[in-house]
Amino acid sequence: MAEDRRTRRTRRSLRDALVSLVLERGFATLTVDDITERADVARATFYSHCRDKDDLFTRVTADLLQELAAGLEGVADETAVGFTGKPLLELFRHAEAERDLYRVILRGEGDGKPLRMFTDESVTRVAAVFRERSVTTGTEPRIEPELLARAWVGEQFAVLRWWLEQDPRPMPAEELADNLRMLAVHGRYWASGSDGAP
Amino acid sequence: MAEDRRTRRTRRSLRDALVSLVLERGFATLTVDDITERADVARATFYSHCRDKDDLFTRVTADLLQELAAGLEGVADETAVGFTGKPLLELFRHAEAERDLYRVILRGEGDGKPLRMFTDESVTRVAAVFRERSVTTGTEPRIEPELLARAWVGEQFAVLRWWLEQDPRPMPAEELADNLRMLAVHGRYWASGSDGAP
DNA sequence: GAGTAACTGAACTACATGTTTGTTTCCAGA
DNA sequence: TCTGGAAACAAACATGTAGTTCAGTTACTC
Repeated sequence: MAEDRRTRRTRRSLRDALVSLVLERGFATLTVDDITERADVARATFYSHCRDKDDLFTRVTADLLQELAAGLEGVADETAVGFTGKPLLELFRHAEAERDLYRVILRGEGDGKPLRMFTDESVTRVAAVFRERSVTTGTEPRIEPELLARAWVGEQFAVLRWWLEQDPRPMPAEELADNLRMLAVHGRYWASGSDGAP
Repeated sequence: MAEDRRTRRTRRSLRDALVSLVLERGFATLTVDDITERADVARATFYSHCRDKDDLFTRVTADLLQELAAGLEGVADETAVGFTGKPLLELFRHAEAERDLYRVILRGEGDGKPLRMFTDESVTRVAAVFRERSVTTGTEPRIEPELLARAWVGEQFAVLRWWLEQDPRPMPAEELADNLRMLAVHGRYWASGSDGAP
């Protein structure tokens, strides 16, 4: 017993309507009528699928993040310094494939809960990597892992947002991931072109 | 003719009510009545000061950012790699002094416009520093300045948000700024405790 | 092809918004 | 200290959106 075709159609319509409308006019000013009209769905139908606007957004987002998590399964991080290698590239590729929805999420639309969940999960994962690393190498981290994780994830997301918002894509996903990797290894002085320390 | 004492009082009340309520319950669910009740101000008075909730938030934020800009005047950045030295410390000190309002802004409350303005201004400033630097040293940046600026500002803001949300303050502003400076110079491998490259 | 589940349209309540008005209170400048 | 004017007030009003309900129609699954 597969899911009813009608419900699939309706959910897709609502999803697409929400995403396109948010990109056009922002989440806050949208009315449920706006969404149902764009989706060509009756008002009552909307409420049979979700409690309200936020709920719709949450569901749509949850689906996407689950998809990402699935894509991340089995992609080992060979760099061992917090999500720098293949997983990062996988994230960028996924984001490119689902560009509009990622833009909506990364803008912190809605009440910002989806974005917070996204970042917080990432921070948790990355912080764990940092801690584990300091155990296996037997060296003390020179900066608190929690702080380090926040910095790194903040950097990733800011760059990802920027990359997705540009219109001709400034560079392919591979190059973007590579830039971030280099930055992580060598620091910003190196990246900005100087030869020595400040 | 200084500003009427009554308007000062009213504006302060509205400001404080907004900030405390947003911290308690988030911006989206707040009603104008909630704000005016907490501020102990008549509904009509609210509308004689601002068009709506968002407008109030915008004004409050604009005041704060202007204050910050004033504080940044005359504080030269001796590191020349994008807002890493004294200006960063100045930002952290100001944020600590106005903790609650900063938390509200950095959470991206409202329509997120204040936060966007804040970050975009910072990015512009920092990108300019990177470009200028590559001119004076005569070396080519190894990573696009725009990307570098996004990464750096994203890192700053993520860390600042984290720092302000912790309850016993994890470290003084000086130490935080110092950590970020070191991270910028040496990169994340160094910071996480390893001795060599990956 | 039949039974069931999803969609529809319309009506209705509840509530927040933003505006208006006439009145009262309080400030600033003389 | 007085006074004109500005600000705050309470209350009522029109408007529009949020959710809910239900009887009737459509279309999917088995």
